[in-house]
Amino acid sequence: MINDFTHYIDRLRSSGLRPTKQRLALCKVLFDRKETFHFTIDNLKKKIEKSTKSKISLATVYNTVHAFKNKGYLKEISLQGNKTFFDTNSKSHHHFYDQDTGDLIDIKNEDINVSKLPSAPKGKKIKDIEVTVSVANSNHNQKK
Amino acid sequence: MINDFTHYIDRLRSSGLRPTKQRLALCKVLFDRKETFHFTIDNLKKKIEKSTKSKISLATVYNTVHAFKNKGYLKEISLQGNKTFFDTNSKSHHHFYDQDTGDLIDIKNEDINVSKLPSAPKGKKIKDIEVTVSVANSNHNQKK
DNA sequence: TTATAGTTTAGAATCATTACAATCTAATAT
DNA sequence: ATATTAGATTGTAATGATTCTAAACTATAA
Repeated sequence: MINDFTHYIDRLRSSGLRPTKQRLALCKVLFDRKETFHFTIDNLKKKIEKSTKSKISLATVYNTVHAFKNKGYLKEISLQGNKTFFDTNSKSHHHFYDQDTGDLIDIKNEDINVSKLPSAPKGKKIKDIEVTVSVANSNHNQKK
Repeated sequence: MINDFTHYIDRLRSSGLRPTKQRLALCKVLFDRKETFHFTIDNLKKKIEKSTKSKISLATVYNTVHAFKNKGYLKEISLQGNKTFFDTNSKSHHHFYDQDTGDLIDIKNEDINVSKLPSAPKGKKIKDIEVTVSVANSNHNQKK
């Protein structure tokens, strides 16, 4: 092994997750990068298999992504449509959503300001605020 | 027939949709109400069948809801998870999302103010801005 | 080194949605 | 009115994403 996984091993252990080779492969693909990364499950599965040159079970990808999400290392993104997206940027932030291509682009929290929020329903606390800015080509026709 | 459907018949015709009894049943359930209405497909199917005391094909509900959406009478809501929600309020507006119950509550457009928007990617125009405010019981634990 | 609790896995099961082909019906022309 | 036809409805099959399951495997602790 050339790569230094000790950092990920420690992080996994301290989250109560055993550092298996599958989880380390996920970590490498997901967190070993400068830019924030948006992905779907099968999208990620392909990347892992290319990176490790071996197969990984679809169920393991689901299990691991959900485990990482529950530990706060990934964020699930709210989007129309039937495909679930995740984001390696787990901090509260916002997105451009390109209606033509389906692409997502992060908007930093400080680049958007939400003012005049109504107060939460009684007994409830505000947990998160997410802004989705849908964009499209100027000539794009929204109605099918 | 007791009900006066002429209004819906005209609206459907002027949208290029034939006023069938199934579509009129949808109209009655969806638009004959004061409050804005959030629903899923199978949710709506049950309501229609209760209201008409007869069966409607699941495919028809899908077809009709999508037709209404494409004509701008319904809005599809962006939410986490695999179930698609629709809203009879097709104007641009926002939502509280109750993480405990899955309930949606409309927030009027004028009750939220988004300032300091970043400009859209080159060649793109902003089509819509949607804010989702997730709320939960104060004692609610977000991690599973 | 062994025991065990946690993990991975393939495949089955489930659930939402779309596709399809046959039947039916509203609108149109005769 | 009637026949024609383009559009709509329907049940069912197909697809796709996700979850479940039970057996095999493995990291960890004793």
